[in-house]
Amino acid sequence: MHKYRTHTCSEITKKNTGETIKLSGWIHRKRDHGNLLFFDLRDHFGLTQCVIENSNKFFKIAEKIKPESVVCVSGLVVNRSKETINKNLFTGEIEIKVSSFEILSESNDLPMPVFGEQNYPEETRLKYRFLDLRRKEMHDNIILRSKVISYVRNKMISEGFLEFQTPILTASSPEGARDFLVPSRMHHGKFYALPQAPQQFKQMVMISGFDKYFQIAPCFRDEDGRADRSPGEHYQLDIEMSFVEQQDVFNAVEPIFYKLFTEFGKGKTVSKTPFKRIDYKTSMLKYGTDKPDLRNPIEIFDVTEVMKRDDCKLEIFKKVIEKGGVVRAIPAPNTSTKPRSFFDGYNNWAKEEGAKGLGYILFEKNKDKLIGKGPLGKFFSEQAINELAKICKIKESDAVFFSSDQVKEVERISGIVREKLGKELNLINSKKFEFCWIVDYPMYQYNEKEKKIDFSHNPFSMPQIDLNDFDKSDPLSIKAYQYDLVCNGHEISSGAIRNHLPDLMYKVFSKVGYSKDQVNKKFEGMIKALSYGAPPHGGMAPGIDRIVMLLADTDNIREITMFPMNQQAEDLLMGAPSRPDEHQLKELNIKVLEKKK
RNA sequence: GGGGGUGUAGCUCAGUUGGUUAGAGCGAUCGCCUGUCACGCGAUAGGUCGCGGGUUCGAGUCCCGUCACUCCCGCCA
Repeated sequence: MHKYRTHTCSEITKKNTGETIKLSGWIHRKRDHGNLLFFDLRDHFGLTQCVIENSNKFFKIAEKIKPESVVCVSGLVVNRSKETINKNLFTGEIEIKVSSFEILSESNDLPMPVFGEQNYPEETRLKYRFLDLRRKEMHDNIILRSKVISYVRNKMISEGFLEFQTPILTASSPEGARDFLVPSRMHHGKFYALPQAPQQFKQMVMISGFDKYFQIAPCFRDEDGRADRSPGEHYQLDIEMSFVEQQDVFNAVEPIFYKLFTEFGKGKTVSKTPFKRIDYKTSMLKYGTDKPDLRNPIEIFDVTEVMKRDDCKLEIFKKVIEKGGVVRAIPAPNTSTKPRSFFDGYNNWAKEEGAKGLGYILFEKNKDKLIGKGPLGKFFSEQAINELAKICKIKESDAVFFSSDQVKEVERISGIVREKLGKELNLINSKKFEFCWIVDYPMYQYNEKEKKIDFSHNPFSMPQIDLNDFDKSDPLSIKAYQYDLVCNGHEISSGAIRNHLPDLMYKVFSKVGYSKDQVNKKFEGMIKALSYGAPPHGGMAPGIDRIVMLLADTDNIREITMFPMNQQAEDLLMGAPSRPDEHQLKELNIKVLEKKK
């Protein structure tokens, strides 16, 4: 007989009745009747109930042993009597009559129980992650993560993609997030950087002639954590393809996502392919964000023209429009009978969010006539009200909120109002995965703070413009072959067709203030690589963690990460980051300055 | 770097307008219990009320500071 087990804790059923078997696992739960003791033995696979009587020489030991100790038991498989069958357990029709009981590893008193579904403090969970991971929900999440990764890997390989590793110790690159630096021992004063993404490497792979590449790639960025963003590191399904246009990338990726979410989405419906494509500008107008939750049926409408009309007497809005602002309407379906406090609540909330305020009109039908009520209703003529209703596809019993300010601010506010309305009015169908592509991102954006033009996304993206027309164009009007994949309001991936033309690259960078020499210096390898025959190429990099979060239906990334750091980017289990020894520092020629108070 | 929330027994939480000895459930320990599966019953132990200062006759409760965790803003090409 095997030293530890003949079976796992989730495979013995009636068909094994009468066999003598051996199991190893953790003591999950004990039910001590004094002269008769039940305990559930747990391993990765499941639970099996074991029973031991006081006549047994191991009874006293079994009675004493603490939960989560690891034991090896052997015994006879016996059928349970009809009344004592546990239908919730796969092994619930049988139990093991213990004949031998060996302690393999004893547990101390637990800082947090494994059994039960109570919530525990984050700090304790992280400090005792190995206990937390034994709990069913966490265990299942991590298994899901593993399955998602291997599913994706198999799909990619079967689609002809090759998996390559790229360096972890690499060079710091300008633009982007803060880098993690690693001091070089051999080169005094020099540092490696951990890759924020294998961006340049994956392009090199294409230039090296490999055609289709993917990698489950660790990415390191020194940013602060959020509920859906681990501080420090995350994983991307990094993809790159040669001789492709945007549509080819979509065609390659869509079926994989459709199948992945159908397979692991717990029965939720998934958008049929091809996924909806929304250009950036439209998305900002209709949804107030570039990651719209399309489960939310509310759409935002521009009503600036209506507000300009002479039969609309709202002077506040007119003034904003004169200063170059806009007015957008956010319909709130079936709310016209809500109490005034509902609308005032939104107004106050919007002010807390930094808005100047939210006006609103309630619509009502009075003898076939649509009339506008609420504080702003009286400022509109009948015609103006009807025009509003037409633009916003309003029906009686609806209301609309108005946001008025400069475009960017209006987009932001209307976007969060739309989101809040969707949630609070229960308009969001949680049984769906709604995918869409956001396309045609602007290449540049204006940085108000530094009063200069910046890249809005990836500087290596291909602009949607000819080299010869570049200088004639307003940079802020130039779009890029740059796209995001969005699901249920989460940005799951961004990607782009890359700029493989050095001359165009110099132009692109010149607009944000890089000279040709600077580009040559900062991107030496890249420019060199593009100068010896580079295939047109593009790809994307879906975030593995966010995908698993969506599939596991959790709203915190730590729930699907095996060993996450806390918000202060500390690993409480391993004690990272830690102070190096003096001799380590000396070897690296590094001196730590004490923090000034 | 900034803003919000939380911090009372190992864990989850209660604790009134400031008022005597800070409670409950789970867990732990001990005892009883042969059919439980969140087993049951009884008892016991367990507290710097995050920490420091202040107001007050009196502070878990009010004020100031500080620390930890968390959520958000900044940051995330």
